[in-house]
Amino acid sequence: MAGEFKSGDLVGVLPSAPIDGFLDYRVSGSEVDTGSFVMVPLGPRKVVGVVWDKGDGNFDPSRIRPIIKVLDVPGLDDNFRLFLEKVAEYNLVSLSSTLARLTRLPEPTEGPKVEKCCRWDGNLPSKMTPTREKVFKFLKPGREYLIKDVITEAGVGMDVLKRLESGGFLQFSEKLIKDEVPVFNLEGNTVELNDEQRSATEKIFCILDREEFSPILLKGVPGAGKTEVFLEVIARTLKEGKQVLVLLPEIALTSQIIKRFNDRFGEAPFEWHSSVSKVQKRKIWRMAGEGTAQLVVGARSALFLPFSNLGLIVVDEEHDSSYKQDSGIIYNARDMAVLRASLYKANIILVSATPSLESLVNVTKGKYERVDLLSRFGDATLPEIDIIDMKGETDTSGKWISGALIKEISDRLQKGEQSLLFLNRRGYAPITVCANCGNQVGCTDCDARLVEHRYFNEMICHQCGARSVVPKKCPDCHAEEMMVPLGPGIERLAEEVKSIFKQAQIEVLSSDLVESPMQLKDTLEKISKGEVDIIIGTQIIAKGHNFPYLTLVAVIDADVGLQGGDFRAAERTFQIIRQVTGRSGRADIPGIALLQTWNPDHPVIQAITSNNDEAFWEAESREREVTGSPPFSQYIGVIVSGKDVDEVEGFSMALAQDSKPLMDENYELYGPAPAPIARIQGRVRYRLLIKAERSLRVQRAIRMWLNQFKIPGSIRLTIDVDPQRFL
DNA sequence: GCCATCTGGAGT
DNA sequence: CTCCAGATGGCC
Repeated sequence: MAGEFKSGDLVGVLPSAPIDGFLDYRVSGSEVDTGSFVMVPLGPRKVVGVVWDKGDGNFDPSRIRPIIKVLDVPGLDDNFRLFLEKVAEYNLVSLSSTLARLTRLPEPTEGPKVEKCCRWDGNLPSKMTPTREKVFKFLKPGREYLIKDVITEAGVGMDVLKRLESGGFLQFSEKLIKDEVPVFNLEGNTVELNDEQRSATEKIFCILDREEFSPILLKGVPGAGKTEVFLEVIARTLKEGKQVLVLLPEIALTSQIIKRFNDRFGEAPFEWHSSVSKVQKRKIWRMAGEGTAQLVVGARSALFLPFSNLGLIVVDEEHDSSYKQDSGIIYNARDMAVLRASLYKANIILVSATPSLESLVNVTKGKYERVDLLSRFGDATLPEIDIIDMKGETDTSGKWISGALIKEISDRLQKGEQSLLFLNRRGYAPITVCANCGNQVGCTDCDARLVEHRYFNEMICHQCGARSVVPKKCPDCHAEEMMVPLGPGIERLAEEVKSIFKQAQIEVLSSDLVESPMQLKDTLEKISKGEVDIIIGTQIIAKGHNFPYLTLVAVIDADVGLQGGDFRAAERTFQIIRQVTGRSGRADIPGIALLQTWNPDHPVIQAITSNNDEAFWEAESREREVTGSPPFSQYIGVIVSGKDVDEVEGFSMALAQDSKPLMDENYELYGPAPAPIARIQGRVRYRLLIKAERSLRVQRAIRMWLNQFKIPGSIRLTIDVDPQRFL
C-alpha cells in the first residue's frame, strides 16, 4: 500500500527524541505510509522518527512543519508497531524511548547500497604513464568492474581513475548492491536423531499443526540433544518460507552452537550481537525487514529486528538471567519474545535443561506446552552425583578441598582425565575481618561487605562495584597486621589446588580474571583439547563449550548462594549446580560429580543428588506461593536515583508517603523501604519495592500511579516489573 | 534529549 | 539590581 499519505496530508510521527506522544507533521514531496522512517525537524534539530498514524490535527495548523525526507529503508509494519507499544506499556517506559533505545534506527547516513563501477570502451589515451598502463593491463574492454577491485588489483590510486574518467577514457557508473541471500540446505540432515529426539520432534510438529498460539517449553537433561530437536523445527519453518530467530543468552560463548547451525544447513546464519560491525548490522536489519534474512542467531537485542515474516522464535537456555536487561529500559527478552511471537502468530520454543519456575508454572496453568527429552544422547548416562559432607572433615583450617576430593582428582590426573572445581565466588576471600575487634570490612557506599581480590590487590564491592585498597590496619580499631581473610573465593581455592597438585596444568576462570572474549575463547579451546588437567572456575564455565575430557566435577561450597534474601536463591543454585554437574562425562567415559557441603540435608542438595528435579520444582513452587513471591505475585521495583542522599531520600519518602492510600487498599510496600543500595557514578540509588497481586487490574493501577507521580529535576525513577536483584 | 526560558538566592 | 545555577517545559 505505497503512498498511503500524499503530499499535504498530516501524519502523526513518533520521534526518537524522548517525547511523550506523537507530533504532527505535513507530508511534502515523497509519499509516506504508516510505519515509514522519516527525518523530521524538532526545534533546531533533525531527528529520525516513525510515521505512526494519520495525526490528531489538534495542533495549530500554521505551526506544523513538513517532513524533511523519507528514509529509504523498509518501514515498521503494524505488528512491529503494536509490539513496541506493548513493550513500552509492559515495561513502564515511554514509547519514544522504546523506539529510540531498542530499535536500531536507520542512521541518517544510510548504508552503502550502491557500489561504484567503471567500464573501458577500448580507447587508449595518447599520454601514457606507468600507472595508467597498469590500469589498462588489468581492464578488458566493455566489461564492468568494481572500482574498489581495480584499485586493489591494478594497484593504482583513485585519482588516476578519476583523471582517466574526466578525459573520457573510462566510464563511471553505479551498481545497486544485491544482498547475498544464503541458501540453506534444509533436507540433508547428516545427524541421525535417536528415538527420543524423533518422538519429541514429532510431538512439537503436532502442537504446531494445531495452529493455535502456544509456546512450547522444551526441557531436556544436559546432553540430551535439544539442539538437534529445535534444528528440525527450524528446518520445517524455513521450508515454509518463514523467518527464524534464535536467541542465545551470551553470544560470545556460543561459537559451538553457530557451528552446529552451519553443519546442519550448510550456510552460516546471520549473527546479531554487540561485536557485529555497523555495516553488517545495517545489512541484517534491512534484510530482516525485507524478509530475506531467513535465519538470525543473536543476543537479546536481536528481538527488536523488524522481521516481516517471522515464523519461529527459539529462546535457548530460557532460564538464563542474561535475558534480563537490567539498566536503561529494563525488560526480559524471554518474556518479550513470547509477546512478540503471540502478536506475529509465530511459534516459540523455550529451551532449557533447567527451566525457570515462571515457565514451569505456565505449563502447569496450561499456557505453555511441555516436551521432554529424558535421556542423554548416545550411550552417555548422567553422572553419578555424591555428597561430601564437610562436617566429617577433621582438618579444615584454611583448607577448602576435602581428603576424598583430593583422592578423586589424583585419580583423574593419573588417567589423563580432567577435573573441574566449581566455586561460584569471585575474589580471594568473601570476608575480611579484624582479629582484634571483629570488625568486618564493609563498603562505604552501600551495605555490602568488601571482597578481597588478591590478584588486583584491591577490595571490591560486589554489589555496587566500589574499589579500595586492601587495608593494612583495621579501619575501625586501627590495630595493625590483624586483618584476616575468611572463607574461600576462587583465587584462594586456586592457591590451595596449586600447592597440592604442583605438576598439574591448572586454569583459573572467573569473569574478572578474563582479559578479553578472545582470551576466554582460547582458554576454553585449550580445555576442550584436553591440554588442561584441572579447571577452577566460577559460573563463567557453567555454560557453552563441550569439555570431552571432563569426568569429574566438584562443587566446592555447594551452599554458596543459598543464604541471603533473594527469593530466587534456591532456584538459581539448583540450576547452576545441575548445569555444571551435567558437564561431567561423555559417551565413552562415565563421569561423576561431587557436592562438598556443610548442609547435606538442604532440599536443593537433596534434589540434585537424588536426581529428582520435579520434586524440587514442586517444593519451590509451593514455597513461592506461600511467601507470595514471583511468579505467583508480582513485584514492581522502583529504583530512585539522584545526585545526593538528601535529594533522593526526600523524594523516596514522599513517594512512600504518597503511596500509602494506594497501598492500604490493594498492595503492600515491601521491605524496609526506602533503603540505600549504592552510590554509582556520582549518583545515589535507593530502592522501593511494591508487591502486588498478580492481577492485571492491580498492576495497571500501580503503573498508572507511578507514571503520574511528579518527578523533579535530577531524580530518576527506574521501574522493574520483576526485580530479581532487589531481594 | 536539547535548548530557550524562567526562577530565586546570593552578591554588589 | 545583576549574575548565575538549576529547574522547567516545549518541541509538531
